[in-house]
Amino acid sequence: MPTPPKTSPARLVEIGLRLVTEGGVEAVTVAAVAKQAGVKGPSIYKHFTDREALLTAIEIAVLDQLQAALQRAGGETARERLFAMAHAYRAFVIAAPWRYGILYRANASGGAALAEIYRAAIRPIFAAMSEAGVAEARLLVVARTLAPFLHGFLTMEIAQAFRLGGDLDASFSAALEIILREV
Amino acid sequence: MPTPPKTSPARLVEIGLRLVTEGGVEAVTVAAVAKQAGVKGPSIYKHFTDREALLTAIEIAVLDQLQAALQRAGGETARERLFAMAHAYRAFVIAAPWRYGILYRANASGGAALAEIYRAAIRPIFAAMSEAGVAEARLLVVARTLAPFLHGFLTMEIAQAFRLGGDLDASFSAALEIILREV
DNA sequence: ACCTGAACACCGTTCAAGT
DNA sequence: ACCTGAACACCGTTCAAGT
Repeated sequence: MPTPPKTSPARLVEIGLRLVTEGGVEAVTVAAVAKQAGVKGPSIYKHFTDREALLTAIEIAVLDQLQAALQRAGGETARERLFAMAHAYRAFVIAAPWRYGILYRANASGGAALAEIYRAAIRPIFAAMSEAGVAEARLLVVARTLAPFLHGFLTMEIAQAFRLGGDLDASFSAALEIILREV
Repeated sequence: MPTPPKTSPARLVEIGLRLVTEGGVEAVTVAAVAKQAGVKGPSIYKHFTDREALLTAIEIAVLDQLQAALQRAGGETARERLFAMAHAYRAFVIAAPWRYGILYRANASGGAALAEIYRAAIRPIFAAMSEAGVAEARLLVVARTLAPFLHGFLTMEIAQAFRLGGDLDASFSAALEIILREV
């Protein structure tokens, strides 16, 4: 006689999303997620094969949020929208630093499927780049300059690695001017 | 009656350095380090206050290696040396991807002292930048573009986040050209 | 079909006891 | 002064038993 489910993958991801936002990846414990879902630890394995699978699902949820944040960024021209998105990216990370830590983990298990979701998440930026007039032949190169810069800058800002003073907001904007000079 | 030490902080860092290089931060277990040092787990706490302190010591050792690698990079002109250092940075990470994972961790415990060591590690790059003719007023901005780019690019390359094909070596070089245009 | 308690191997850490 | 065994709380995971 089947017992009715007390929880669901979607609910567990929702809980995990809150946990990672509040305390980072380390706070996303099987036991902690289970407790908030009203079940015991082992029950999690009826919904995800292991903790890594759950983390990947949360990672995807965060990427969805990031994409939404980028799409909300507006601007008169494509160029203005492009810069607005870069600032939206930074605002997204600063607003919840812990949450960003679930992205780009060293032991990415998701493989190619996950890579496609990453691509989708930052697609708005590259669409704006294209519309702003970056030449077709330059798109990949500029993308591979801007994306690592954004990721690196925010990782370092979160880690409080910028300690030489100066206006960090101004540095960020000036860096964008360098990278997006051909826009 | 004091018992003679079987190990030392320096020896433990040496072991930790090997462990992180071979298996990443997760492999740097108190028990694993102790075992290779010929002592039991609890003995570690006579040399480091906790695992985090040991990790920070290993982190510093990795930064020393990075600095040495950068200093070995040669070039006729300051400009060539600057580009050579950027490529040396990349080669350093690619040669031992796991090792790089101990840097820029989210929960950096080292504080200001550690930040100074980070600064020292990449100082060769900024010295070359200065010699290559980057204006004094531009140094901080270009530094805060190049350093995040390098860190972000390598983090992403390690995580196999570049899946759009194309020549990654060429993309890296082209990105450097964009960022260092004023050199 | 899903949930549970019990169990396992592992983890970092503390502490009293040994030399 | 340093090392050790025992213990603790926690971790991810497995599995047989329950409904």
